[in-house]
Amino acid sequence: MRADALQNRERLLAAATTMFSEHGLDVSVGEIADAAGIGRATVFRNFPTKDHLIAAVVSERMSEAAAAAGKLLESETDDAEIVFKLIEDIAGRQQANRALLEVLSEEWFAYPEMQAAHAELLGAVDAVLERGKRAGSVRPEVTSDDVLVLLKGMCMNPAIFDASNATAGLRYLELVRAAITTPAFSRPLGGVPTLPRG
Amino acid sequence: MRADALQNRERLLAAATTMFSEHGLDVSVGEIADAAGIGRATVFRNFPTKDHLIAAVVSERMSEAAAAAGKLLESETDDAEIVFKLIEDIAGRQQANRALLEVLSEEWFAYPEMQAAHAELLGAVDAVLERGKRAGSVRPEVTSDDVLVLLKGMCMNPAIFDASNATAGLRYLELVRAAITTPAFSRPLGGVPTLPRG
DNA sequence: ACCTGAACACCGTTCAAGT
DNA sequence: ACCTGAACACCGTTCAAGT
Repeated sequence: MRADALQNRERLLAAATTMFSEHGLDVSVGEIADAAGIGRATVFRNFPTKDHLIAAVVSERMSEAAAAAGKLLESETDDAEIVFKLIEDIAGRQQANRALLEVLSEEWFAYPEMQAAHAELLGAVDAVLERGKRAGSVRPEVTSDDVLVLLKGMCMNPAIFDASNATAGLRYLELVRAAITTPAFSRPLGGVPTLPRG
Repeated sequence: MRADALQNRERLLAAATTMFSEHGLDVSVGEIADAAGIGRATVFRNFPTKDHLIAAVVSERMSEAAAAAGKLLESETDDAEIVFKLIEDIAGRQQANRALLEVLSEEWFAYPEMQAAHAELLGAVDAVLERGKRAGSVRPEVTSDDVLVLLKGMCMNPAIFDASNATAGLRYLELVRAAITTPAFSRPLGGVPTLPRG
């Protein structure tokens, strides 16, 4: 691979990363190319389709989330609270990177990187859930699927949850917590709901 | 208004209703026009933008959901269970009409019909919640916002919840139930999570 | 008055022409 | 080898030309 070609590829990946984080997956290929300082067609020389570019970029961010969950496991966090720390962490990543959970749907499992990163994340979440279950704070039936599906619900509603509306995000996390907590560890819902009223 | 124009408008609304229910909001104006048997430009003679057409069609469906909630209130349903009946009803409507909850986001509140229908639905859900709270099955802090936001999370993930995947939908409803139920009325999560595994 | 094919500015994607 | 402007088929939207 030629040196200039490699540099173009790196610029493209960097630009795509920031554009997707800030604006979600809807940013156009043209805008990404402009931000990278390369021609539109060069994007398609590196990735056969826009979706392949998305898979390459977002699967990286998903792996990072999985790694963070792994580190959390090695930290000295209280077993009963560790799941909720993880949920906060993933939610925070979603706030910093709008595309992170947007990508949790069937269509993306066709991409190997995405499937791998997703499996990593599911595995890490399961390990954390296990600790919570042993501590008695998490319902034994809860799976990592449940947690990720609930978190995805959050990211899909920009009115409810975006970086500028932290309180609504907190409320949603309270609902997620309530959904997966055992009655013994149940507590009142904090935060305030913020859907605009009629 | 001329008779043929009125007929065109009705055909357009009927076609848009079925197309949006079956395929969500992404169906193109061209496809709707073809299904209605009218020219593409005629759509824009009746509605200034595609979004105005969406608002007209989907706000109707949302009002129907609100009306159904009203009828549920007048039925002899057990107070402790009525909220969960309502959630099932709305989820069923979402399965029959993919566009119903897709439209629950800030951008749509600019449309008066949408805002009105949304207020109707919130009001009806609140009334049902009130019954559940008095019966002790629903946490006192839960609002209609919470319920609709959680239900929207379901509709945004076609892999988790579509008409062909009823079991995944059931599981999600169990999570919603767990999120809003009081510890006293808590029960184990039923159903099986179905996110594809790595 | 109302209808609509053709045209416009966008999108993702392809390709011929450049170095 | 690699890059890229121009072109293509789509989209939502507009408009001039038709009845």
